Amino acid sequence: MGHSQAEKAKNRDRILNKAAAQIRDHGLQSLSVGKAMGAARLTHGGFYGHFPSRADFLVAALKHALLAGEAHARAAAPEKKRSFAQMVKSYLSRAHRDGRKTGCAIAALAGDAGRADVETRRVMAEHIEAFVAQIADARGEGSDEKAIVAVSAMVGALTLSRVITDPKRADAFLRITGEHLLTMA
Amino acid sequence: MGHSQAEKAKNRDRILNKAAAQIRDHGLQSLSVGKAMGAARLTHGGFYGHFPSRADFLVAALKHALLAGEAHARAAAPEKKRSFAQMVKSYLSRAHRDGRKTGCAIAALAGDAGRADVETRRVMAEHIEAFVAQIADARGEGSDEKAIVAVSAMVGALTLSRVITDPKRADAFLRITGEHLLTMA
DNA sequence: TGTACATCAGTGAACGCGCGTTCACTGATGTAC
DNA sequence: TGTACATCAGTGAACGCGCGTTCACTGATGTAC
Repeated sequence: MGHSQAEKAKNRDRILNKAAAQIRDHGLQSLSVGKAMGAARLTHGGFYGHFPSRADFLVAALKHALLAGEAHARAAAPEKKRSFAQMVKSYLSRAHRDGRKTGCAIAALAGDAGRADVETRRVMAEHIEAFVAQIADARGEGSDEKAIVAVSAMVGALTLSRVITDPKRADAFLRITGEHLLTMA
Repeated sequence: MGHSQAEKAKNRDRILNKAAAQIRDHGLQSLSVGKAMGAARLTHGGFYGHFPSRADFLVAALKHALLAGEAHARAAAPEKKRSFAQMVKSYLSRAHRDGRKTGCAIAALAGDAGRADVETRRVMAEHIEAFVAQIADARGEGSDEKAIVAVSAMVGALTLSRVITDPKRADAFLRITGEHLLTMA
């Protein structure tokens, strides 16, 4: 087993990838030091060579999840510039709803972040603004007001669709909200 | 100190009230047996006289929080029947955003519920449907499609507003989403 | 280029702590007569 | 109505467990000469 600096960087990345999936799937507070290290095929003792504390690790994992979620969205439609309609459709898709582990970290973790410390909130707030700006850009408007409405509705509909146990009804929340956003003036 | 049956019912109610505030303020999983009993001025040992396990307690606390959130909303405007505009305005108010402990449990806990077991999801799903029905009723429409969009947007905007650290920007999410819903065809 | 040594990534045992749950007990409550 | 006793709500000690964190150690890495 190698212990080079390059290996350490790879290990850190593997830890963060697993941690980002973990928090999107089971919540910010579900992240535990031992399990995260185990998921990256390491022992818990080495953790503090990578992160000063669990709290710092949480913030790093959240950043990683937010970036991964954005990258995943881009990969879903690799055109240079996606249209508003494309964005809405892929965001409010069944695949996105059922793929929490790899999906948008804002939808997965906004509730958790809202009750977290200021640093955590600030990290997510920056990505919310980036998401709004991206939507506003796709809509080609000077104002981002419609983008704010769209982002609120998308995050809300996806979050609620994940709660609703009746599959048809859960799908309906996605479809109806999507249709409304596409006819939005 | 009395130990009558009436006292037991009061104690159970006090435990659930404190627990409902706790989960809305700090998340479903933040609920601990010892602290919940302490908050109700009891010792932890008596817990199992009220609930068979922490998991059952969690579901009971969630039900309590959902009902309390609805009651709180009704109390905010005690007219017999509130208009759609009144509902949107009070839901997307600063007071509601900053009063997580007493506010809507759907907004506070939908993220948590989305990753919980089926029973928990079903409990919240019923209240989501009740909320949608209430909005549809206030709008006086045969279809609940607009109500679904409104509920998604309200839950999303409130959740995001609680994350955003810049107070003016956080207010803007509430105001802009509210204005859009009021002009919704 | 080769050797000697300091560095440091990862290991695994150990720690103190809070948690959910159990249980023997206490003493007031409520009921049978 | 009053007494005797069973019931049972709440107490507090105890349990096993998983957690975050620390630390002495190992052995490969990387550097000084």
